[in-house]
Amino acid sequence: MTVIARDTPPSCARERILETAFRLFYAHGVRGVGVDSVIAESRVAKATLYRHFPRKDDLVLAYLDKVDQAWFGGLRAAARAAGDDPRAQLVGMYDALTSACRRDGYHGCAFINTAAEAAAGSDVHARTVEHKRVVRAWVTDLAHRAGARDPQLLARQLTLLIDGGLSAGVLDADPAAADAAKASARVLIDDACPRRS
Amino acid sequence: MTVIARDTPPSCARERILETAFRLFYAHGVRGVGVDSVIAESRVAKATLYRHFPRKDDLVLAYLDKVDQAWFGGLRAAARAAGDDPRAQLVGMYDALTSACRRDGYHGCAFINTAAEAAAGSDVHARTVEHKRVVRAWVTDLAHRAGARDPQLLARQLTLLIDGGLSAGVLDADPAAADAAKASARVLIDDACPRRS
DNA sequence: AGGTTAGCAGACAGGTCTGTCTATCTGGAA
DNA sequence: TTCCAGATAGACAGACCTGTCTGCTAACCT
Repeated sequence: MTVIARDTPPSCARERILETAFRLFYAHGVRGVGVDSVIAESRVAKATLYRHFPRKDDLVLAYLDKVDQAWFGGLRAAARAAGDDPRAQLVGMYDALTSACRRDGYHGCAFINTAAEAAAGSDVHARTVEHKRVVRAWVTDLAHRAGARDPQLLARQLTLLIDGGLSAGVLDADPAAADAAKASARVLIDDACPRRS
Repeated sequence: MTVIARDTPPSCARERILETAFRLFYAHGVRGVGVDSVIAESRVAKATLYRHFPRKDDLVLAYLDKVDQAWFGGLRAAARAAGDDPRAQLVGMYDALTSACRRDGYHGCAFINTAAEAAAGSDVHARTVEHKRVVRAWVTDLAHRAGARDPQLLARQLTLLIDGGLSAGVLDADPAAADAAKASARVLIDDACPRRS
């Protein structure tokens, strides 16, 4: 699924382009950033950019892949850090939200923001749907292992809280939103998982 | 706060422009719709549009005001329809989310979508923050009347669920998200309001 | 040595966008 | 009638955006 094949060494220029695109796209939106800006800031020739990413859309998709790795990775790391108990992990994953809020330049969910700008049937849209599906499947599995009566429903509820916390971040990086999400998660998980005496 | 003064009758051209802008902006994003498209579809002269809305940004703000009226109005109507009990009203307001999901061309929260495209310190951003603040204040009041131990927290949690449900709508208008939000709300409200008797 | 690949620099075409401006028409008020 | 506000149609400037193309340089492999 990676964009670069395993045997080709990661091009230095390509990395520079992607890193710059990540920063600019997230800060100003994919439509608000021209290819020229990416070229200028990554100190790269136009032809080089278009060799690696034949259309701007390809660059946007690569950006989303990078976001997926970072965000989903952070989510799993936060869950893992909460210990071995699946219930604790479900609560712990909200720490990823809290630390995202605290990060400088935090501006909400890159996927949602990008999807809001993209056309309905576009590749960007599909990639975002896929990302959300994968995350929810992972949460569903956790919910199942946590002994939830209805893991699908609980996962839907918990991811809803994550998305809500992320959207709030588009407006202001208020950690109160992340705290409220975590508190909600605790209540929902307690309600959804039968107590073990 | 209204853009038109009370004594001037609503111009027919102005209404047509605003209605068209509402439709196009919501469907394709404010950046994805040029002033020319609005002009063509509302059958209006360019000079007329620029007389009513000197900058495109003014049109966007008027659009947001229209969205605010429609959405917040729907939220209050749904709450009112649930009866007189504040607790029932808090749950009932999620019916507005469900019916929004069902509406054709549903595409998530217009405010969040627009804010995702706007610059951080812009008027659009400020208007969105204000909108969310007003909605949360209204929910806080309801939570207070419902006897919540911590109305601020409960309101934050409930609006988080609304925002989450709305963001999910950017991707697919799945009513399961709205149902999950409503179910979560019930649990959270039960947990936050001390039982009477 | 020759060929391939990757990169840099920047011109250029063709399109779109915002916002201004001119010229004309219409209907109502003074 | 005269005047003026509001509307129409559309040209236009200036900026920006995507994507292509030409020339040139350097590394590396056979």
